[in-house]
Amino acid sequence: MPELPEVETTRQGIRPNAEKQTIEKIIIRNGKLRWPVPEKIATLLKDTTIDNIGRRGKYLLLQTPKGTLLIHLGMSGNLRILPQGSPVQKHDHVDIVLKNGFVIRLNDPRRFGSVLWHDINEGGVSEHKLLSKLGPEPLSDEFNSDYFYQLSRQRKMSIKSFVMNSNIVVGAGNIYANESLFLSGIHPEKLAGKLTKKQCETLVNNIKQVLAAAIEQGGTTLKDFLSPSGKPGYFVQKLNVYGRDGASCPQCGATIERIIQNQRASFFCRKCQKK
DNA sequence: TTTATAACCTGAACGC
DNA sequence: TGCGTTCAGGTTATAA
Repeated sequence: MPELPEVETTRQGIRPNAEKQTIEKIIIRNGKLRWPVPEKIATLLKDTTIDNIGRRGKYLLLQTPKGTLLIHLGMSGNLRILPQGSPVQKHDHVDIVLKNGFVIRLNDPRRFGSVLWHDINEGGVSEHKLLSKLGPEPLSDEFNSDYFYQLSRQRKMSIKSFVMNSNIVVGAGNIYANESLFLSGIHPEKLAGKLTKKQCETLVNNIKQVLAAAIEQGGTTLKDFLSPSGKPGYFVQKLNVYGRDGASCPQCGATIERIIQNQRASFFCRKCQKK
């Protein structure tokens, strides 16, 4: 479900009721997520205050004086802020109960998500194994055409895989990778190392624009994405190619095609996007 | 070192 | 209705 805009929407949604609030208790109903949820957080974080709710890539970071709780929503996760006592539903795996009467609730049917702990004694959270190798944030100045061009040289993987590689840049998931490539007129199977400087510039700009626009719209609603307030995102109405195989290209009218790359669906217009 | 593949798990949608 | 198949928004560990 969540790509970066959805994670950012989630962050913004839970902040008003969760930041600067004190944890009353943590309930782990099913700790068998992608990695086991460390049971010690229940005792460790009792009576601790959430100083800040940040984000790095698709990881939500709940910072406390004792360390940071890393939450990843995987493919099907969703984090909502609810009044305490809200009925527990299927796949509600973890509750962070706050003293202000709200609860941060993690629901994740496929359990590809994760809840991990980085202790303050282990240094800054950016040193965490899962964060240390991540590429720059897509909307930062650090992610620019020079950086992208240099890293892509000699690379033989497809540009689609390259864009989706979180070591290159975080946050460009399947939907937004497809959309950015379409807007840039670049075929998803083109080899990363074959892009010209100009194409890198166009692509970088489009990745930034697509993600910024999606955040603005509150994320993409596919199936069941809801922001923490329960509102759906509206970006799906703006998709040009994703999920539109068989339909006509909004630019030229040719038929949108669907192929599988790295076990993920790619959508493109053969006429508008060149190898 | 780089790239490709398998794996984690559930549920919705579809065809028969 | 029911059963089997296919597909899904992510990312890591391991193999090649």
